[in-house]
Amino acid sequence: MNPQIFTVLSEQNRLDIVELLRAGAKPVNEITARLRLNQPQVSKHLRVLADAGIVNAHHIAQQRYYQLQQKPFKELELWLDRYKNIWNERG
Amino acid sequence: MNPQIFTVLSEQNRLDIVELLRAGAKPVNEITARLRLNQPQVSKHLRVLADAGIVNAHHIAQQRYYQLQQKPFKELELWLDRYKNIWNERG
DNA sequence: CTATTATATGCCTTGACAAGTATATTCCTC
DNA sequence: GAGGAATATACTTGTCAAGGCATATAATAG
Repeated sequence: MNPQIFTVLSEQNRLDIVELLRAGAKPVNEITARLRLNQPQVSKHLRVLADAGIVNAHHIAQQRYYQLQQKPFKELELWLDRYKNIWNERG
Repeated sequence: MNPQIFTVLSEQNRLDIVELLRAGAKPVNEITARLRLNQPQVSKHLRVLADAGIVNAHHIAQQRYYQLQQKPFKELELWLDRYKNIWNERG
């Protein structure tokens, strides 16, 4: 797992964006409106999320639709799996 | 889920401590030695981890053994479960 | 190709937080 | 209960990242 995911999701607005994108791909202006953030900040957060591989984007007209990517979530799941049974084995 | 867990685990030394504690409860001086950190920093990180409910401690002689707690990991797992099937449903 | 919408980037300021160092506290042993 | 080992806290300092605002780039429509 890339530990970067914790850093990226530790920022509340980014976490909110991720939660919002669970419902499907959304353009920047919709994210901006829903979360009541300023547009540049949303773009910056999306940049961070994209750099971490958590989202990617595609164009529709002038809009950029951002969408969640599976990989980092799968990786986080694998990381978390390693913590599942350690309490059974030890006190 | 408490989003605080992302903040807490976003710090590399804290993540290292958590990984180390997978092997079982350990006293502060052992963590300090293994991770080559200064003792006050380890105590501070453990404080943050404890405040987030990720570890707790018990005494054995003068030592404090720190141990992982299940709850935050379970909660993270539940949070992550919500991301499992969204890619099947949507493109 | 120009205007317009949509999004991205640059720069600055500010706040949060981790490290370093010194010191305080806790707990045991004798 | 005094000394010492183990751990916690206080204080300072430096770094980094997020927000605000201005502006640049991208993309489309007409």
